[in-house]
Amino acid sequence: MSDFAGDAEERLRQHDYRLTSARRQVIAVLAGSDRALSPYGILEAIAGSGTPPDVVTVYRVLDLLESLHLVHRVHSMNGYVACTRLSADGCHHPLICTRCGRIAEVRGEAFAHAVERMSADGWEVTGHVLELSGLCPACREAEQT
Amino acid sequence: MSDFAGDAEERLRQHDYRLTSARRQVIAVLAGSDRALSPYGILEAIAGSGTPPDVVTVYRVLDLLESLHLVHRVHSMNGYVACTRLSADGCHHPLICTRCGRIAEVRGEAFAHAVERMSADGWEVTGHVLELSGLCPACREAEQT
DNA sequence: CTTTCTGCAAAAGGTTTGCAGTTAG
DNA sequence: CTAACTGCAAACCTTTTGCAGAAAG
Repeated sequence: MSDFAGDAEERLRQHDYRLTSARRQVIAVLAGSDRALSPYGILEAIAGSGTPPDVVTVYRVLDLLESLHLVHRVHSMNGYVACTRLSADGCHHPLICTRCGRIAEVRGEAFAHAVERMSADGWEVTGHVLELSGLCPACREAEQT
Repeated sequence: MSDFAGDAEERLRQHDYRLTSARRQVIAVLAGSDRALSPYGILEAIAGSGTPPDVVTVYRVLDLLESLHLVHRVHSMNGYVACTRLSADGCHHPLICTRCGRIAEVRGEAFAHAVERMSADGWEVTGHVLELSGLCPACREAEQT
């Protein structure tokens, strides 16, 4: 159980970013949520306990947090999760409930084994996406300019 | 080198869908492209060699092809690839060039090994996304209604 | 012919940008 | 104070929906 809010605020300070109210609010929501939240979902969550910032600001805060590797973007939905809820090694392998968006972390390397473990934890794994990214031979060539 | 266009048209016929001009055009573009194409990218490609259909129609055709498992949606960008360019087993693991969108298939089960193989083929793998999906314990519970 | 499919128009979201005013440090 | 940040408004782009006309079989 790591302290995402604390970590995030410290990281912002380290990079000379200001600790504004909007940033604190977004961080607090992500720290307290066990599911991936879209920008608008974050807004709603904030609205439940105070005056929320503008959507635009939420987008900007998320971009910032992502650039600092504090949040992970879930591409198959439009959501964001606090990185502390995922493996610390930078390789994020979330398991996402297709109904409620709740997120669990897939630990370990071996894929089939990981699925078994999640099943043991009560999840029903019905699908997955594995997408690598990088540069194709042609673009690496073009790189050499 | 499989014949995507032929396979797709046959599958449409089998399911009593009509072989319209728009469907043929979209299928032809996907069959001829080695990269993931967005709906608008498909339009542009068609425009290069004829009168394109409406964007709306492209969306509808892609939905149809996806429902028949003829195309695979690339979630990390908004693109679609012909399934014949990916593994036939239904588990699609594309490797996508972050610059030009060119797609290669990641064959095999062992993840680290697959990365090595792509490297041997001249690709530079810089990142990946692995997302499982399914139902969390709470939602499985709710299922029992 | 009849049902399916398409195009057009319009709306609905999500996301981005510019700029003037506010605020953290 | 001053640079960084936010809110507002507007633009932009993607995607969806409804309906009347076109076309496949």
